[in-house]
Amino acid sequence: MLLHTKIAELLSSTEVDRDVTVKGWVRTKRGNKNVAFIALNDGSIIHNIQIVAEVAKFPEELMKEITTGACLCVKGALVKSQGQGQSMEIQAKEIEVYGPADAETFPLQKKGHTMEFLREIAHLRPRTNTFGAVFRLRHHMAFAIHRFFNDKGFFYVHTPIITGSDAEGAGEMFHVTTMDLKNPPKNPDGSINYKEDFFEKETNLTVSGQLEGELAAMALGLIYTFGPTFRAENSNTPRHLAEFWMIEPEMAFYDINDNMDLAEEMLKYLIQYALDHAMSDLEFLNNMYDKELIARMKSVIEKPFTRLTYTEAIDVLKQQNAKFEFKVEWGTDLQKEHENYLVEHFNGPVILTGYPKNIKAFYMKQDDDGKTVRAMDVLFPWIGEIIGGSQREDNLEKLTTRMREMHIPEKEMSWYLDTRKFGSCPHAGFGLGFERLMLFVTGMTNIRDVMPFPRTPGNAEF
RNA sequence: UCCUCCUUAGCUCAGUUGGUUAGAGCACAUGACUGUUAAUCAUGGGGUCCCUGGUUCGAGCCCAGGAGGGGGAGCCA
Repeated sequence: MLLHTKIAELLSSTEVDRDVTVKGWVRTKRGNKNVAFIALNDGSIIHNIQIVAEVAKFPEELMKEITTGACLCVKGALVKSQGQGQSMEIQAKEIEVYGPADAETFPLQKKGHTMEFLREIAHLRPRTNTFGAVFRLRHHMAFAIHRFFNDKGFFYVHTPIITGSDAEGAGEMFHVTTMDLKNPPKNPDGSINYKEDFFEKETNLTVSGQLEGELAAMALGLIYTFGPTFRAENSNTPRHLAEFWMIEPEMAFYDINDNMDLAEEMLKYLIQYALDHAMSDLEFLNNMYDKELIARMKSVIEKPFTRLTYTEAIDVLKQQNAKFEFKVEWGTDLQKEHENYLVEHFNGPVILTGYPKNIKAFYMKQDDDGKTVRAMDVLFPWIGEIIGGSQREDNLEKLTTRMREMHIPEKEMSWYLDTRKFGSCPHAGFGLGFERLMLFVTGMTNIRDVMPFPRTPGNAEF
């Protein structure tokens, strides 16, 4: 075992004048012919520790190998710094270069790079301050999600990634097959014979775990899923990925109001968790990218989210119709400009409910007026729609009628309908786009920069 | 998928009305400097001007097509 101390621990240590071993990657080196200053980072924290090396004590060849990007093991004394920029530093006694990084070809520099360039070197960008901060935050948010639900008595359910259902209705799907695409087995009528395929039927990558999540909720009570989802939409925006992670809680005996309460509580919990556990990363992102980041996060936690119905929102928006490119009218879906207006108008998150049934999914519970459904969308500052959810239709007859109206094949969904057939109950749930949450807590503006290896149309590198 | 902008050194960008040998800052290399903080100073090397075709005596610059990327919109989370 190669024992060493994490830089995060050293920087918060009060115990100086002791020998330590650190391992990490060189961010910068500067100095003169007598002394070299090496900023070393090991990923445990955004800050570097300064290594001070008296040039005469080390072979010239070794010093030459210490360049930006190289990986070092340093043994030395942790001491109070003589310089101004840091409280502590390490006086190097031994330096071993684990892996040099050729200075002429290593693409990362001391100075800033554009996000676009770093996307092209996604395999190296975790070594930057920015992506170190983003990916540490990503871990904290994932962990906080599990902690939040676990503490509330939710069970984590694993829904399938390969699905035999093509009626989830959330978007275009990626096909999963082992057939020879150049020469697939055919039926007599010329169509593809999926009986010959691996699963002996047509299969896809999931677009949502919701329907399977409902099955679990109607046995375990409170459940959540947290896993990858896939959409083969040709979406080219800073808010969409072809592969993204989604959190989908599903709760038996919750109505739409309970659903909203949970969504609001969860979002506030997660944001508070980031403030409590990742402040040094947030401070960096706040200073470098978005001066409002921390203030915006705090403002969202402080006050209740504004809740209003779709119909009420239309009334608010109609008064502003003159300034909208798309005029609002009851029955049409809200455009981005309308969502943005509402978030600005109410100066914080907005939860909209009671949408017209014709613009929402088949499984949403119909209101008694016959026109609206108990859907909810949570609109957030900075990013727009972060959550979509609903109370589910629990009446078998209403559900099947709606499915017929929307041309959803009943036969294939019989397993789903069985929940309404046998021991149906009021229940509700929602989907939180993990990367959208990440945009909010990092201040990043492009979703490709909060996913380690983003998949978008025309791009599946690494 | 639609609209729009961009593509010149490793990176970020200038590049005049179409005119001789395409520039800067940073990075990198070498040197100077007794503790630096995106160190500083000096010197140096470094180019498929995105690709293909066209117009022209002459194209980084004009035209057509294509590729890649950004922003906006739609689809949504």
